[in-house]
Amino acid sequence: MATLKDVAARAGVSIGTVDRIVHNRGRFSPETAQRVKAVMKELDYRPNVLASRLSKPRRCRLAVILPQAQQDSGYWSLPLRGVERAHKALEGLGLQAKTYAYDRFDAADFRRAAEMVLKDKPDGVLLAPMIPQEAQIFLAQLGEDVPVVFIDTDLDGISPLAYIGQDSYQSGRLAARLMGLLCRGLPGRLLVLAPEARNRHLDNRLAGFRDFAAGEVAVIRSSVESDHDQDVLAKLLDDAFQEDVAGIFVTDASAHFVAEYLVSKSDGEESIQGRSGNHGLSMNECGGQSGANQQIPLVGYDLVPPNRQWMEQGRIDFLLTQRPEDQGYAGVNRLFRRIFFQESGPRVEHTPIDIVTPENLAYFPHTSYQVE
Amino acid sequence: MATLKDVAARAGVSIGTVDRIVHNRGRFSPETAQRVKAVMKELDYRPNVLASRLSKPRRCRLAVILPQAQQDSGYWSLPLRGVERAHKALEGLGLQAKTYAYDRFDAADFRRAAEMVLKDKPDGVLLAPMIPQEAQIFLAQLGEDVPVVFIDTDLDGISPLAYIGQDSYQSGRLAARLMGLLCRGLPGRLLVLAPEARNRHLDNRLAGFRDFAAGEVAVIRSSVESDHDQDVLAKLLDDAFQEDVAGIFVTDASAHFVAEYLVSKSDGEESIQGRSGNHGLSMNECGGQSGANQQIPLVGYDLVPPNRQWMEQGRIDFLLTQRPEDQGYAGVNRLFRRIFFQESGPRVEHTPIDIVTPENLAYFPHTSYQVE
DNA sequence: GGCTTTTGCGTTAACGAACACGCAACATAA
DNA sequence: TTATGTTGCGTGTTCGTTAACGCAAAAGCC
Repeated sequence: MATLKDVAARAGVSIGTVDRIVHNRGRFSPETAQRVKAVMKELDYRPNVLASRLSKPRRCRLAVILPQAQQDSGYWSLPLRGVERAHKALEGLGLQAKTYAYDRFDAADFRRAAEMVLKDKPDGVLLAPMIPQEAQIFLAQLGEDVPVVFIDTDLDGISPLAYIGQDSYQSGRLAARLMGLLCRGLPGRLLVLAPEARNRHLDNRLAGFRDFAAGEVAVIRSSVESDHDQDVLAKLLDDAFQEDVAGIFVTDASAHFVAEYLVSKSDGEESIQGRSGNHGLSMNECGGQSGANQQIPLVGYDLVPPNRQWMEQGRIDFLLTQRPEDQGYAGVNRLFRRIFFQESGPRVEHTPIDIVTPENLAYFPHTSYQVE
Repeated sequence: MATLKDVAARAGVSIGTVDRIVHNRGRFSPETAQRVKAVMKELDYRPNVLASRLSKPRRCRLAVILPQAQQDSGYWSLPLRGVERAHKALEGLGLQAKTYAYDRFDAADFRRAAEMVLKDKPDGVLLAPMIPQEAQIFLAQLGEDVPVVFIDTDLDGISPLAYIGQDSYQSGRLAARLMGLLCRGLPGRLLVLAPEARNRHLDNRLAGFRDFAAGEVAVIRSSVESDHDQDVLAKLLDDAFQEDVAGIFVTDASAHFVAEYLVSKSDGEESIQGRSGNHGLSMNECGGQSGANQQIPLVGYDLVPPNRQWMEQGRIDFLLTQRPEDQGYAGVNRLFRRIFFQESGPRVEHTPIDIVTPENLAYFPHTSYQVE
């Protein structure tokens, strides 16, 4: 590897001059510059990141902007854990990470957090852009030269360093695939529950599901954030059940609300239909007769505690998860390597789509899914 | 951050002494050592990797030991691509990677490759240990101080820096889960085709499948490496088909052999049973009647070209894949970061278990599954 | 006791880049 | 002619660590 010294020697100038030309600072004559640049190209000179860092020990200060940890049934504590893990591993190299939590249902609160970040002038930003419009404004203010990594949700029309998260479209397709197997032989159409608020992430799941599901798909838009909402949801579901329903797909973490509804509904109605462990999925039926009296298949997302409970009950058939902790970890790592090494890497890093069923649920630890 | 100088000053010795004590080299008295170590603990001294690297610009030379690229239907060219990608990204920091290919069915050839590696004295080794006994011997010769990363297959009783690959047990469970859905209502037992040669990776897939499958599971052990083998396999399958078969699971990439057998068998027999696209999986049946005359479900591994073809024909229902390119990339990355940063990281890094179906096959590029 | 060897530890020059400093050379002005 | 600026570029120090070197003092040997 050629060094500054090599370039300087070959160009017949001092290393100081080369340094000034490399960084375009101080004074130098155009002729010298041209000569030095030619030599740099000839020797394929690339600055040594190590020496550079050593000499000018700029800190690598990251801003981590996430919804409050307890929101979405505590979901956001998981990426946070990944962030902390990465921070611990890299703090020896001067990495600093400061977390800014915001209320993901309150644009003003996001703006407050964003202002704090802007004031702190971080070297990189890890952001879960749950409020797209506000995120856009923030990013415009932040400027081009601060690398940004999105986790969980991607944004259109913006080119951050990377998006790290699930391939939401594919996961929707997978959900449809599984649903198709679950509801084979069942009469009726497929029901999808999607939140009212637009979210690219969740819309993609829906799109993937739709594209892959051959049967009729009906979409209900409703978000549950209060008891009242839950009543509204129940009404909407009641309406939907005027027709036959073959299966239900929930695009966010609220599958447990539907599970609750279904259980109270069936309790009210025809009493004991093999629930809890003896549901239609059971492998025991392989080689036996097809299940006619099975419960309505339910497929959803994320291992939040209430979903876990209903899956233990056997009332949720499939949950797809996206390794939120890994997203936090990978995001910090990515930013660090960018700032440290100028590393670029792919625009999109997809985290695995884990398939959780009542049978393998126990293998997914309560806090998060993490190897070792 | 405390530096060598700080420690030296506080302990009343020179930095040279501290350096010797830190690295346990050269001469120093036990008393001084104790004093210095106490100070290091007090100041929480950690060596600065940057300065260390700068001062001692050791190269990071990696040995990459993989089966020949064309083996297993060209499978091994995929991890190799990942290795090359990582190499390109990190060569600016002094990373060098040399590849040693071996015939994975020839222990002597592995030994030849291993000897070359030993002679080259690499700083780290990336290894796909397809011949466990030989790998063990090689690793013993290599010594403890050279970090080793396994990809694809893990080895018992050895503690390498990391294993990067699929969670094979879980993937077997997932296969069983999918199989259970596919063969619901079909009479008979489940057939598993596993290679004769023991391989922890494939055995785990089998174990996972077995543990999760509730119905009866019959195992056929056979490897196809020649036309003769294919005849043997056909005989074994003929035998198995004396009883009813509900579905077939293949633990390695040879699902296409079974597909071939099944097609020629059904061509010989009852003629047209809705094959090719109209198989039992189709979503179209959702809401319709259960499929009685469906073909025998077939689940296997890896997107090697012949598997891809049979899946296009609709004769393979599910293929599970493991992102071989990512394994190569992550492996090199991991070794580099170990050597460079002393980074430890988890013993096991699992790559995603992708689920490929006839319907989403087109989304998996021919060469490999890679984002961007 | 004189001699060599060993032991313990300090000194110092790299390593590659950053940057403050300052010295010439030349131009301009008084 | 001398004072004052400006331009272009070289010097020297710094970052934290490594490793070669070297110098004493202690220890071993005849």
